[in-house]
Amino acid sequence: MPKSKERCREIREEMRNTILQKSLLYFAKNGFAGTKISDLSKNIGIGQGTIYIYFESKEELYQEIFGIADYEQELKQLKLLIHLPMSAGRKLRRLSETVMRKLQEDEMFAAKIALNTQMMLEQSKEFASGDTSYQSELYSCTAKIIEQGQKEGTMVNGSTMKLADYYWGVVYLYALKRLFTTEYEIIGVEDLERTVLR
Amino acid sequence: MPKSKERCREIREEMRNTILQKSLLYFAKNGFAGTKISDLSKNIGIGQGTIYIYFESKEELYQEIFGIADYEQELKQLKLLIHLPMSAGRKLRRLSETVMRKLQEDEMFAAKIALNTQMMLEQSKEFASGDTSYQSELYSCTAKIIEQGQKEGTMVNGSTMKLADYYWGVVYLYALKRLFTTEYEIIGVEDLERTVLR
Amino acid sequence: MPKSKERCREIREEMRNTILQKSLLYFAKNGFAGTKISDLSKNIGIGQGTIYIYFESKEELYQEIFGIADYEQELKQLKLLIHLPMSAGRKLRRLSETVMRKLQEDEMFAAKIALNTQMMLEQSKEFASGDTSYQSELYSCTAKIIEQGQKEGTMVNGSTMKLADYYWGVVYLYALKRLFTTEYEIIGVEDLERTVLR
Amino acid sequence: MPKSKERCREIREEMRNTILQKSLLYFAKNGFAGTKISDLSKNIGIGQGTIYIYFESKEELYQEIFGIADYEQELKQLKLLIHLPMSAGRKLRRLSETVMRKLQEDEMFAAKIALNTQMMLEQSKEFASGDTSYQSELYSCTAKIIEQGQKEGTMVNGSTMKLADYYWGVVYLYALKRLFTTEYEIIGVEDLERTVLR
DNA sequence: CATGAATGAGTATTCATTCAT
DNA sequence: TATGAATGAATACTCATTCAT
Repeated sequence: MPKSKERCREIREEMRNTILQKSLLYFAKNGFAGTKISDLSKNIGIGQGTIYIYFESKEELYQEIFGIADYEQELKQLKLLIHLPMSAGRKLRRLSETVMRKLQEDEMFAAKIALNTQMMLEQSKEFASGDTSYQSELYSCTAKIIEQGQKEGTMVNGSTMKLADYYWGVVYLYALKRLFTTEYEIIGVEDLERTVLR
Repeated sequence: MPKSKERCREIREEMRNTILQKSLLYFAKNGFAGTKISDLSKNIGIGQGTIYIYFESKEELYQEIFGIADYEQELKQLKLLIHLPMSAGRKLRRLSETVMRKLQEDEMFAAKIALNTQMMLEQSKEFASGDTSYQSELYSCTAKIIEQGQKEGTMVNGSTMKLADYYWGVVYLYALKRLFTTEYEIIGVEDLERTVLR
Repeated sequence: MPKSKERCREIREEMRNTILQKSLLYFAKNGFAGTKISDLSKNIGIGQGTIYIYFESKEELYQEIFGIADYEQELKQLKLLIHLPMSAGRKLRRLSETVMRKLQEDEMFAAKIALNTQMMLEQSKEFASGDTSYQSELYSCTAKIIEQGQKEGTMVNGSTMKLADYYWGVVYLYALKRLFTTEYEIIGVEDLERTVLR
Repeated sequence: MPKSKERCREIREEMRNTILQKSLLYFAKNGFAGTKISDLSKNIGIGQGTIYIYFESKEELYQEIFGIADYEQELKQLKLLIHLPMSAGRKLRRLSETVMRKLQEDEMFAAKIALNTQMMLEQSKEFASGDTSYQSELYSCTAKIIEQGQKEGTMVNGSTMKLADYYWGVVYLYALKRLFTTEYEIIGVEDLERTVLR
């Protein structure tokens, strides 16, 4: 029965993904220590034991979350954007529009941003430097746009990485607001862009 | 012996304050759930039981921290600043310089900012609105400067509260970096000011 | 699966009862302060955590015990006995025989008596009076028999409640002996009856 | 300075006695496990540390209490009583009157009775038999009176020790009532005597 | 000596993980 | 597989004991 076997794997994959998705959101909102497996499983709508069928431990689940909390899509688009024959200002506008739209439409995106940035903050304490995560690639791509903008005279001078970090820091800020507050005034694309624009 | 009795109360007050100060930092760095009383007391350099002489529970200690994590000093200066005969731009510069300097010099200030903002985020989830904390006064004072700046044409249009929130959001961002990372490129005063400047 | 769900509830109810029964005995022998959850759970033969699945706290468990430590059966029989066309002396004999037999046969009965009487003693300190517990009903029923006995001239004069209290006080005394001593000479039915008989 | 040295020892002895007396009452009311040194010292009106100047530990203090909770006086009188040329009935009356009067007048006497009886109950669990305490002497003296009463035909037959134990058990019962309840109807001398009288 | 704040071993309670159903 | 009751190691909290004042 190759059909049923595949279907089985499919169902397993589906459950595993549901757990990951919901956990991403839950961990982003409550933090690692603040998340109880009992609460999490209730939130997902499954039994506590079920989590342990798919993941070794709470720790492993948390780590695995970063596997799905990547920015592949975003990165692909950003990499494409970089090489388009376009002013840095227009590139930044495109990026900012996409990011702000996603932030509002997709809670999961906000959670990804929140979790990754938090992780980056905490890690940078332990390991003085050297994260090879998606996050940093996002940053370096953004830095490239800023570099172009500096040459074009539309963006402020200074370390491009520092500015990229600032830009995404603000995105993190509003990711948090998205996750934690029900009613809030989100800043506009122009506000975000001022982090780097002259 | 009125001397010794007073001295006793003095020592008690001192210990209570030491615990509060050190806990402020510890909670800011590790979060409520991530803080173990055993670790905290070791960090403070006292026995576990000592904490329970001064505070009913971990929860109460956490709440009491917000009592000392006020912005009285900052608020007083800010209120003075508002009424000085000076352009909004110069007022903002003064504020930003003070804030960025404190952020670098005083880890406790960073912790205060981090803890209060976190608390504000979490609370705003439960109660749709209505915090009358120092935090919000800080915001409204800043909003007044922005309002002046808008009239003078030096600051961007839009909800002044939203912009003040943005400004202090960025401060929160670098408070986090100060707390969590050892080596980091902090933004300059000009970078911070761009959140609201035209 | 209505069968399994019901069975589940059944098992839960069973465990809850096991804990209550065994705790009744343990608390009666060791007192509240003298009972450690670790020892109690070991004595029951379950993990410490299990107790907290069924009860909020040690305190609540203790309170709940009084829910099962009632005298429903005893009361029913006693109430029946009161209205039988029979001399007070014979009623007392029947009651005393039942009580003394249970005391020897059923350790749980001894524990119930011990715990309830202890509780009554301690409570009467706080609240000047007014317990509407089973205990007091047991007393008032006994008082009725004594009243009849006084009219028939076979029982001593005096406050019937005081005499009933004396009678059950002696029962409490031998409940304690039953619980605490391995070898002891228990008094006979006639000895018990002399508390109220002429 | 022999005078001041003696005075010093006197004061020490006085404090030691105060602690013992008050502790006797406190332990009788709250039990060993239910007594906190902090509460006890507050009750006595001294600092916690002071207790440890006079006693090695809580355990030792508890043991020492039994040193003052003797029945020397009572025993002396009882031994005198035994050999008086008097009917067992009158001897019992004298004993009962003394005991009931003390019970009402002297809370400390009630506490002694309560503590000693409790101790006896608990001990008899561990050591199958063989207490050489004052308590047992009190019992055996009472048993002698009962023996005389049996010969005189005024007291019920049966093991004299069992009857003596019954008699003092009832005394224990009302010692408890004395300690724990504010308002209670105490039994009379005749009620107490019926434990052994025909 | 007397005190009561400080300590840490001991006890209550929670929660990640296991396992029988 | 999925479940949630059971477990015990980890964590919060208490209290007998110590010790600087």
